Amino acid sequence: MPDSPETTRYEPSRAEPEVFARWEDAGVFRSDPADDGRETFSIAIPPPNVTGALHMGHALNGSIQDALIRLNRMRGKNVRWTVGTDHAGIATQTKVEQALVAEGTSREEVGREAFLERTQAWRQQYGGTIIGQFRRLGCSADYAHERFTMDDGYVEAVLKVFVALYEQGLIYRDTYLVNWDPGSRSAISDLEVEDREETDTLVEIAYPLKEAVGDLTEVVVATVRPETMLGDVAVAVNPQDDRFKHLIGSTVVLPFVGRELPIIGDDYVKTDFGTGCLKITPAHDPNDFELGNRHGLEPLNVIGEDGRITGGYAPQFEGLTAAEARTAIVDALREQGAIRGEEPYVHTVPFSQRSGERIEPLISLQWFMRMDELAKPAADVVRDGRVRIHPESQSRRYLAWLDEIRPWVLSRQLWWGHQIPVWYRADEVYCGTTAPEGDGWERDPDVLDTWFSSALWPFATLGWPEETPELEAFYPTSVLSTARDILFLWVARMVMTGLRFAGDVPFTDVYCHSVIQAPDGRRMSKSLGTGIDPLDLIDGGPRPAVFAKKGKKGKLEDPGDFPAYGADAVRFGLLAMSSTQDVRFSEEKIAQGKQLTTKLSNAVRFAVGRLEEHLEGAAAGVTGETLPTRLEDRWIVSRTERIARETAQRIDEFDFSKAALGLYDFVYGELCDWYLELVKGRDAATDPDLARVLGWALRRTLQIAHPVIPFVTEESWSTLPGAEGLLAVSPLPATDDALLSSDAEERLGRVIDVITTVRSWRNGANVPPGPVLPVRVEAEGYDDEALALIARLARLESSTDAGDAVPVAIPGGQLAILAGEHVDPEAERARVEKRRAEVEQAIASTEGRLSNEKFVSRAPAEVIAAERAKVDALREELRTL
RNA sequence: GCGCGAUUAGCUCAGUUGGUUAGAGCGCACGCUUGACAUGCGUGAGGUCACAAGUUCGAGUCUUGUAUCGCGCACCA
Repeated sequence: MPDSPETTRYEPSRAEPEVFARWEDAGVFRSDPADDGRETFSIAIPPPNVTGALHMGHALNGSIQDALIRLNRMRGKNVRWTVGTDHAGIATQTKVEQALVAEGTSREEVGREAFLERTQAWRQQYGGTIIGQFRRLGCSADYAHERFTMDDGYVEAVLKVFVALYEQGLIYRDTYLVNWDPGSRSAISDLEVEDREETDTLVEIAYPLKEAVGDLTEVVVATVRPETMLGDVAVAVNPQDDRFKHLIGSTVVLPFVGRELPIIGDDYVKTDFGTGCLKITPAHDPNDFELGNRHGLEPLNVIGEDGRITGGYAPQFEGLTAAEARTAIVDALREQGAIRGEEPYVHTVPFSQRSGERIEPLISLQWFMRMDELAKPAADVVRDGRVRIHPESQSRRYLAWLDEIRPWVLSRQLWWGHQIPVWYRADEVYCGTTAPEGDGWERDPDVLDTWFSSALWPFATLGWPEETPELEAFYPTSVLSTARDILFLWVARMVMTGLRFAGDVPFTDVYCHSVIQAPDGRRMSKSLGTGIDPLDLIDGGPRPAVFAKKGKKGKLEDPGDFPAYGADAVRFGLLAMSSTQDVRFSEEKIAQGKQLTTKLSNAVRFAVGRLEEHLEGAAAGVTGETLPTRLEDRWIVSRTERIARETAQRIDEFDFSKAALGLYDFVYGELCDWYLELVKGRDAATDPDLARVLGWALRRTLQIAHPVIPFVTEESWSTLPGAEGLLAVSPLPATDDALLSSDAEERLGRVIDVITTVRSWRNGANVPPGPVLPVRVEAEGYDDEALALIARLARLESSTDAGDAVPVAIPGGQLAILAGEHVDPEAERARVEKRRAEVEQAIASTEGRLSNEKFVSRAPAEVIAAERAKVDALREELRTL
């Protein structure tokens, strides 16, 4: 809706892009590594997936980091916020492959080189989306230094680290059982596997003994994966198991294949599970692999990289997928009469987070990284506090993971990524940052796990391995803010590489933010229909059904669209939602943010109206030496100073919810509801303190609110007399205890109490809020100044009239209000009765406590005194009723 | 299975080292065309603080147990 003379409301959709342009034109986001003695504050953004679009987690994390960055920029620190994107090997490759398939071709057909060119082009076209979205959110990052995990300098860093770790013996090539993802046709790391519960069938299969042992002609094994039996190399029993231990050393014959399998003894076999006899398939089961190694058994591959039966041991099953083979094998066994039992069995099964397909453990030749040597220093820096993890509970998870660290499978059978810098020629192996001299060398076709390059992010983005001024100035970074789920995948590995290659921890504080769930408690996800695009909140957009507002009487409302809340509101809402644990998305919090922005801009408009003819006064400000004298002025100065300190401290402590909600409470509950109302009776022309204090209080409020709601504060700042330059770079004044006044806070607190009491009385006694009523003040502790404030906002006027009055209890006495014909006797009597019952009950409970001998003898004196004071006050009030 | 965390108003959440009559926002009810704001203002109703036992003069807060939910980690075919 366009502005019109009637609607001067603040419109985020109009103001926010303008304000952002103002910041960029002024270059306030740009970092400068100049060593000018200033303290530095730096953050490296967790690089989002280059294929991705902004989701709620990015928006929350962007809001968090920007709040930290803006606060510290206004403190005068030399600030650097590095942004960029991650090449996201599998995700990106998949997208481009899909496009090729849609065109009727494939990556194999176009070849590696063309495929990579195609992928680069794709990234150029779509890779910028998410960074643009961060800008829309108001993130004040140093966009001029945007990085990508495959840009030239970054590649150099990755190669250098790989070669160094190879030379140090930490990176090696080995044949090992890995998590094979048939979907992406690549090995993946343990951390990319997720377990899901599946109902399979536990099948009991008879393997005939080659020679009967006594009466026994067969052993029965139990398995959920009969299709792997073609690769069986042994049957194991527990050597303590009296049923079977005498079979150790005997031989069984594998159905279909005819292979002779030894019966071996191993403690690993549970006697109370299944049949007590375990078939051993080292090539396709992690436990069997280890057991096979212990017994010197040779693994036999029967499932290939395509997830199909291979090996040629049983031609009738060759080429079937694992799932098909399972059915076929069980059917064939059933025909042979070899099935001894079948029962449903619920267990957890590994799936690829990448492709969603079931993991096939396969033996293959891969590059690995030994982690034990790197883990210890990474654990030490957390134990000794050089890296602090917030909330603290997460550091226990971090340490527990490092304690049980396993080698990391580095190689991925992909094309998009950092190709492994190793070349082979016959038996020769060469590892180096450039190709070896001579003919006949062939480079390893695999690429590195994307997280290998991500692990270098905090220093590679600052120019490492060059010794750049940026690296000197901004490393170690200050804070890393991220979701918990990549604490291991990423954070721990950054600590390891940072310590080893950049000579220091990569950051001093790690903040693990909440995961925002859908309102029904499920995870936010596009496929579930529980995700929302933050841009749809900012600029308006479709509201998915689970986000529908609850109608009256539980009726489902048409979800409709989100209104355009604006970036400030979304930032506020996300910060207000966040917590030390996961939270549900709450549109109300976003709406609260919208209200705050509207309220604040209205408050500024009010102030501008009062100040525009008193510019000099408005600009003068308030210091400890130039304190105002009036009660409400001293109060707002003290309250503003306090909230400014609290808010900054809460942001520093990563308590974003309290920071945001505290600002809301202050702006609504103190600045607007009280201060602005209290000063409305004053005239700036004759009252120089008014312009001075009003201008100061609003400027300070805009400053301290700016890290949370940067747009509306900047826009308002530009209209406010006495505010110079851009708010984003306006220096925060040092804290000054002289601005605080507990006395003014207490005295004005009483004024507020009395006004509220009178309003409440009016409402309960059916006295209209409008008319100004005469009152006899029969109470101690109120000076003329306080009484004048009370009179105006409670709509009372002092009187000496001795007529009939309604007594209203206030601290220190009562107000005798001459309500005349306004009072509704019935309502008044009901009010008094109700209140009398409450007060009597409170007196009874308090006196009960005070007459308890043990309470009086054991409770601290101040608690007893408070109870006595309470009972006195209640008795006083009862007297007026 | 082991570990961590949660359970407070209809909804989403605060609640400091145990100490008044447990708070906020939204929603709800009533009132208000008060000069920044009706996307506003004022007032109010609404809670056995999951359950049970214990410690204490006193427990939403501390201890133990139970239930429900969530999240990690480990998993036996």
